[in-house]
Amino acid sequence: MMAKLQKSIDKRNALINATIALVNNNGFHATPMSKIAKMANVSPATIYLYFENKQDLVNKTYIDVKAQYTAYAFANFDESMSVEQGFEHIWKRIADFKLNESESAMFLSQCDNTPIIDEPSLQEGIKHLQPLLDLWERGKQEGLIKPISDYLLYAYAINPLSFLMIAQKRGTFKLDQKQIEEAYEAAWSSIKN
Amino acid sequence: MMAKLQKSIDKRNALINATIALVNNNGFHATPMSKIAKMANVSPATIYLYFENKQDLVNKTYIDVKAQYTAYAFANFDESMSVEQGFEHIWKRIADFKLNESESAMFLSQCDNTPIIDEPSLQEGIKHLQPLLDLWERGKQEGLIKPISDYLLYAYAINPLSFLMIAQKRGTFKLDQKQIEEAYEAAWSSIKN
DNA sequence: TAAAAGAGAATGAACGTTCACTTTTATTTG
DNA sequence: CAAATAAAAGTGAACGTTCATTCTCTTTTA
Repeated sequence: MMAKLQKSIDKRNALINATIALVNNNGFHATPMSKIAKMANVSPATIYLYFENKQDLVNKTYIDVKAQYTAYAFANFDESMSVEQGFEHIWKRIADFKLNESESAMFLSQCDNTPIIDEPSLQEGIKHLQPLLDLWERGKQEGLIKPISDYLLYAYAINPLSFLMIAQKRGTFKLDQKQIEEAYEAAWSSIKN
Repeated sequence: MMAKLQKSIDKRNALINATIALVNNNGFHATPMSKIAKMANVSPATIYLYFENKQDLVNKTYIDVKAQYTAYAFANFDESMSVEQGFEHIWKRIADFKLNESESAMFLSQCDNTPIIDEPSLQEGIKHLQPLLDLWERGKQEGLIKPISDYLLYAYAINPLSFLMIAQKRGTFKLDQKQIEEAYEAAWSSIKN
């Protein structure tokens, strides 16, 4: 029982990783199930033991990766931190994620800018962001953060990292430690009161 | 001769507009040539009189839309404006474009976040941004703008508008005049010295 | 030895592109 | 200026391929 379940989880992970890699390179609809199966070292038919169909596979992949992303972002974050400390901590964790787990990050940005993920799965993915919204709420109450919508805060503080990561991935721009510090400065400038 | 040419341009535009609408709703690979033809009121075979193949159609659409975007962004911009005036002018034109021409803007953001456009066409699309880069160079020399990379400036000043436009399009967020002013404030805060 | 997991081959639908033909436009000629 | 004809633009149907999914059979696990 233990061994069998373990084996299944490995195959599931292999399928999800293959999906991420192939969708990043070719896009969702240009990625055939047969290639996903080949990269994961299983038969095409086996995919259907783990997922209902191709749409379900990409939905579940999205939710998995989003959960991985937010877990990474909020690791070691502590409600007792000051607003400024907490923001810097989370921001830099997110920057780390986008650079170290760039395959996952690329996959998310593709999903968030195209119609490949269905609405319920997109909703599911949003839920995990609550700690950041709570922090901003506290920052607004303490007068440290501009009293504007969370969408605006996200757009200026967090989202630009996706743009930078894609430029980096395409080789048109190199993100080193100095650039990260400058980007953090820009992020904080844009939202602080 | 005159009438014939005119007719051709109309058909070409109809094809490009159909491509934008359908790719926005379904993604590139889930948009069959037959549907593009139907929406443009032509036969599928007619597409191949105007474009080499499907890839060429989407590349040309991208370049067309990008040119439209930058023409809109720099309309009425004048080199004699001050850095701050010039930036505000361009920024607000871009905001207008994203809101008024949201179909075009959505199409661009899908193209910039997926592998559907080939590299030469992406390069072609970048060229038109020079006036903004020149303005920033001047701003840096005058000490008004942070001395950081143009990619960082773009990421924090311009790119967030795409995120906001998508949220607005998905109905999760409403951009009114007040939000635009707040967004502009955030944009300027993030890049000014 | 029963059940679950997995495999490869088969199936049927959908798609990009081409083909053979028709209609429209432009040019030539009496 | 017509009538005749060449050229261009446009079309619907067909072709060959690809793909998601399923079917039947084999292997592994309990």
